Amino acid sequence: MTEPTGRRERKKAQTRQSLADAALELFLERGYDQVGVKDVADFADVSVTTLFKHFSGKEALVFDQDDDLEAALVAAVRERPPGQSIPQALREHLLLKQTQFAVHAADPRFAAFTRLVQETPALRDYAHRMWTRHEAALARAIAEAVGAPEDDVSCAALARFALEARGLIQRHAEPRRAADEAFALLEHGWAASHPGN
Amino acid sequence: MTEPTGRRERKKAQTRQSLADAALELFLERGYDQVGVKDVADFADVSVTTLFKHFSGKEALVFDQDDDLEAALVAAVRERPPGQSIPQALREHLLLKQTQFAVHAADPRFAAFTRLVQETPALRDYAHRMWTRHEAALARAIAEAVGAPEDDVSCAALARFALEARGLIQRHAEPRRAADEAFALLEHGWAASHPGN
DNA sequence: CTAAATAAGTGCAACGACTACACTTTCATA
DNA sequence: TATGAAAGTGTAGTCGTTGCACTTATTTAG
Repeated sequence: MTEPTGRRERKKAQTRQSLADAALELFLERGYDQVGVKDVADFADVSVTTLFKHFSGKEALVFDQDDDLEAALVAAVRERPPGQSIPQALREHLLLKQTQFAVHAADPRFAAFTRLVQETPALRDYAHRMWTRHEAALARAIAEAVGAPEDDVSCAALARFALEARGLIQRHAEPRRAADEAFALLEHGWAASHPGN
Repeated sequence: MTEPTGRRERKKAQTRQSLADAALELFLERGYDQVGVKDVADFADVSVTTLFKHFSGKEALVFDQDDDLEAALVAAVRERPPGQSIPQALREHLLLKQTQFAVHAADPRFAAFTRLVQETPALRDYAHRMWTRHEAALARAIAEAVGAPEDDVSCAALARFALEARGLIQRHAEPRRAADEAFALLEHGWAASHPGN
């Protein structure tokens, strides 16, 4: 049996989905700040209390699936092809994500969604915090990959810079060029202190 | 006459100062989240409405003077000694700020203040936002210094990375070493694409 | 010097996000 | 089938924040 999920979990997942759907629809229609948490709950036919049992806050309604981003990031470093440096691997990983992004960009609904996020300060900041939350894990993965101590500063710096590079890539028209220029700064210095990685 | 300041402006500045003092004292004593905005207003003998006429929000009560940080940052790039690269200039600027910091660290009151900021998520995030707000100005200054177009990606990247480096420097025991390692990543790549700057 | 304009400060009522609480309903399971 | 866990509800409340109509003090102009 693929999923031994009882009716209970199914209904739970369903209300969660209803809430996420309601939030997205209303936010896209009226704008994030013009929609109250009560509106979302009503639209999903659920109480406000229930809404907060499922989502930690109003912003979280929009970012339904954020898991295994961290795992993918760590894997990009750990399982990079031989001969590829860590900065290169991270650049490729970001670009891959970016193009997966661009595929969906045809969907006007998806485009409207990213516009919503970028133009709403609360959502922009929240997304950034969620993303940079992976810094410690990435830094650890990098340190492990080069055999450096866990709290090595240059590994932490590379992790932070690489994560911050994402924002630069996202907002410029030609992602490939932006990524190349941003990571060019990192690759040389990294190669100098960690030859062969 | 040095300051033709009328009684009005004087009293205004005074209540503002009372509020900042009250906030700092109460936050240090009880912790940020355990003190309401009403408590601060009462302690300063002022109405809550007045408090919000002086400060844009609860977090702003703690960061009273944030001006000319940006000017100093831009000046560090623009007026760097000849022969010094831009990343070097930024590293030195951050280290200078850091040691000015360390001077005050003897004062236990000041140490408690920075502990408060670092341990309170709301304040930590606010400080970070205030700091990174200068990214665009710094990027522009860098671009101007090397004669690149205003929206040059590598200039924007250097600006962002340099600002982000601050957090790495602040939290590690030996700031000098941390700064050197973090900026080592940037200097080589920068020198490769912008020789002589 | 007085009167009108301006700006600081006040108190109250309200809004929106969020939480605590006591409660009912629904499902899983021993 | 009974028992307990977990999902959901409604109410009332806290806290940060804003709008509004108002008083009071200071500046400026006539």
